[in-house]
Amino acid sequence: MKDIPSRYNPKETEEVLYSQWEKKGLFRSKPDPSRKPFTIVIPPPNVTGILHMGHALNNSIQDILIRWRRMQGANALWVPGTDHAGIATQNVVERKLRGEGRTRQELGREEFIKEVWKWREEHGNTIINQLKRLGVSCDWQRTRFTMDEGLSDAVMEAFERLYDKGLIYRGNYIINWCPRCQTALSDEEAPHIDTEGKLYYIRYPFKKAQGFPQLRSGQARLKAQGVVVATTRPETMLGDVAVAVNPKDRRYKKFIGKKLILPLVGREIDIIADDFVDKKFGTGAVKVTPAHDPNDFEISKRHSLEPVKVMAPDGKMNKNAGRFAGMDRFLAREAILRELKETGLLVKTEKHQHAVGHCYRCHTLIEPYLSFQWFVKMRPLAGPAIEAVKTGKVKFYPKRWTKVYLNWMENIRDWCISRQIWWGHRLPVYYCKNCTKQANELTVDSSPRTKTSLVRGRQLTEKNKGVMVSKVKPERCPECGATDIYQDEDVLDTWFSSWLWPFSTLGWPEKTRDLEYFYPTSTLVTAPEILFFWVARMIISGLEFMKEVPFKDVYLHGTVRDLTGKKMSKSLGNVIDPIDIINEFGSDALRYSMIAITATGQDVFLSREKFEIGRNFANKIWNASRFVLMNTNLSKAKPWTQSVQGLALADRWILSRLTRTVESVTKALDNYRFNEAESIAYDFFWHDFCDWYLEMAKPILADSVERIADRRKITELVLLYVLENSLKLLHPFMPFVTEAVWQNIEERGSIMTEKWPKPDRSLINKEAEKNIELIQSVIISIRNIRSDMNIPHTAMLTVYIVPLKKDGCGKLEEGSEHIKRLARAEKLIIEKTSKKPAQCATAVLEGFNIFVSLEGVIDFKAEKARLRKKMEDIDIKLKFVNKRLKDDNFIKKAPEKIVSMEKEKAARLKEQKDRLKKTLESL
RNA sequence: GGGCGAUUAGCUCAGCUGGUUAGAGUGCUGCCCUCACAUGGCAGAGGUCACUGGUUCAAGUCCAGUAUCGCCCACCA
Repeated sequence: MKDIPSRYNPKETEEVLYSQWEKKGLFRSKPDPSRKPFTIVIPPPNVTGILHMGHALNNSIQDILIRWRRMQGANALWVPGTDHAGIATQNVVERKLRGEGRTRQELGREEFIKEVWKWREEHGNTIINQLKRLGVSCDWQRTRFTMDEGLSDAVMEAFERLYDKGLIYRGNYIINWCPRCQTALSDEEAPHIDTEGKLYYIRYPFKKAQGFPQLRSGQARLKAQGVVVATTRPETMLGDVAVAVNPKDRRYKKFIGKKLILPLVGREIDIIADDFVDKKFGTGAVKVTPAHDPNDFEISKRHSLEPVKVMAPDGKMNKNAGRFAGMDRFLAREAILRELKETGLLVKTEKHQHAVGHCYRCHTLIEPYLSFQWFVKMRPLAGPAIEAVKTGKVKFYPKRWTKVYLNWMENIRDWCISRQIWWGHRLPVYYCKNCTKQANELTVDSSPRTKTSLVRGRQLTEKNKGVMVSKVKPERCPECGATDIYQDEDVLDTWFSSWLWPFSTLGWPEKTRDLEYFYPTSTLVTAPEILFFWVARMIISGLEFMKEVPFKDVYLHGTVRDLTGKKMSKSLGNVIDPIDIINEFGSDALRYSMIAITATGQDVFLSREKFEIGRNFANKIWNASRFVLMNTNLSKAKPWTQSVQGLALADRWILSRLTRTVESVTKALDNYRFNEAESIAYDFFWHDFCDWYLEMAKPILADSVERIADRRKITELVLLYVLENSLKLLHPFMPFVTEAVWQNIEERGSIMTEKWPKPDRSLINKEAEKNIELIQSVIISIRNIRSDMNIPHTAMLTVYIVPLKKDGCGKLEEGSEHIKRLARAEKLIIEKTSKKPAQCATAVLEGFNIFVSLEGVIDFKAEKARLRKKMEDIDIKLKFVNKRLKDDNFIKKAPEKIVSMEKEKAARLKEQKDRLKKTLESL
């Protein structure tokens, strides 16, 4: 044991221990009816991703839970895996190809997909390996990937079932279109970002033939010349099909039904009336562009107007844009504005703040775009998911997320699930070439889409001739028998596979033993960013496909930010790489620090220095353990049991404190209060165990005299007992250092499989706690004097302690050795009869006077100043208490317990004050 | 426009159901390399708990409002 280094070296230990754990199969778990399961599924990270601090926090928390429950005897299973991250991965591989001078179009779909798989073979394990460095105890043999065979089958199954129930439909709607990724996106994938834009006022002239007043000069002429509309996206005007005004708007009433000429295009459009139009915004007249704006699309349906698309999928203007065709949307905007200006039709330009959608993968400005896509009808699915949370079958921690969840669920909108990319699950939809000539003519279902009813259409079954939904390619069309069948080109939204994760990873749709035993999972730990994307949808799918919630608790931790409050992201360059931190400080340090600074659900503000907290603590654990191991004779050390007799005061105290610590750490974990659990364990270990108990134990361990052989043995047993239990408490938080120490204690198994300490209430000893507290305060006040009076540390003191009560001596007797040693007192005289020595400093404690002899060195001035200050402190408190006690209301209304407590306090303070006063006078 | 969170020591933050003297880490000051640990030990200074009002015997804690910062949601072009 002597060769244990005085520095904990995480680098040398972590990797070795981790592979040890893995080799022994300690992370593995399989159904076992005799034990209760505790199951967590990992929020699958993006397969192209690398570990960032959010992952580090997320996985630290999950690992704490899993290790803790495992120690508690649960059959703990943690299922890891990654998702295929369709768009992100495709983008990455495309970028790589571009570097090689190739494009995916050149390769073709099949070859491209091969490239992606190749890429995933090479890089897909990066994040998994990084997670391992964190020390997480996942059952790696169960690692899943959303594109695996089993999970793909689950996706197909889910699609089929929903389609058969009429919950999946397709139709022509305005969706979020990313012109860069060239795919549709769900609403969640197109977050609105406040943007400084411009509002352009454009005049649409009347059609002259209508016989409006003859043109006159000046303003009047202009006014008569047409209607001014306001728009933020002038390029879309080429696709205008009408101008809408509010039917109640007096300014425009007379124009309703009249015709305008669409500038630059020359097309005739109507002025129509629609309630949607806000009289107060802009000019009160709206250009209607059904193919490029969701509201306009709704208006157009109400007025049976044909949409005109003016943009191609790549964001360039199409042939409907006439001479602007081929121009990029933003260049077209400029060109159009230029022409409008030249013709005098651009009335004015205003600055305008508005929120516009951006692609969550590439941040490109989203184009609302009319497109034929597949949707999941969410409203019927949302009902049970709302119910499950309202009835508490699923609980959120912290609670406030419940409201956010319900609010979203209650206003849920249909989910666009088709993506025009190649990497992902191809839709299990097949078409009969023969029959779909009709299918292509499917008309838009015109169910109303208002603020309260956002269902985007009804079943189109009766119109879906020649459309076959099937896991495998049908041989012939059931309608016409033709064999010319082709599959839909689109793939599904990645979240359409992720939302099945809690059960697809356990074998669904097969009825596996795993599924039966481990589902529903216990706790989901995740970041609020994906509450809607993932959490909410998992609840929906769990209830739909399993008829049971996917998890009982959802713990939402904060977002990791840098010190300025910004989200950590690569593009901002404010990233702290967890792997760097692990290399520099160790995994335990990373984990401990992350949790320490993360209050329940609060965002985390990170800086490098914060990891020193964990590093220092790991080192403290290491060294305290080192001390214990160097000073205990292991071969004789049997585990401490209650039967051990002759415990000294300090022993009784530390065992009592340990018991309380076990209780409160467990309770904190039960309530997902991780930082609290950690700090309780930290305080106990560092401040009770190291600062006091170890110090009290030192003389016993150092003294080899025969007479204390028994004491020594007992001390060793207690030391080991407390150390072992502390290590167990700390293990979920700092798995490596605790394991490293554990294995140094003796030839033994892993701490991972040890039992979580159970609090033994019979060890709680209030008397010992009180007594040690008293001894601590005696020691502290002597140290205080030493420091205040500038007494060198090497000087040994003579201390008189004078109890004011009869039994006072007894209280201190057991602790006198501690006082001597920890206050560095050579002579300690505890006598009721002692008189105050001539030259001394005084401390006043509850029930005791303490005199520190300073023969020859007493500085009366300093001593007086010191005592005065103490007295002032007491005086302030006393005044406050007395004021309270004089308050009739307080005496009458406050609980008796509180009142008597206050009274005692007042008496105590008064007594101390008097004693101080006397001492001061005597100086 | 709606919702949520934050505001406590120089800095970063805890403080759950109101009740002894409001805590920690870090930084600062002084003293110590004392035989586990200087990634350490001992002692100390530092707070009108954002502001205003209210409820209460009692408010950092509960309620209302104000201010500042931040986040999320939302089809006003």
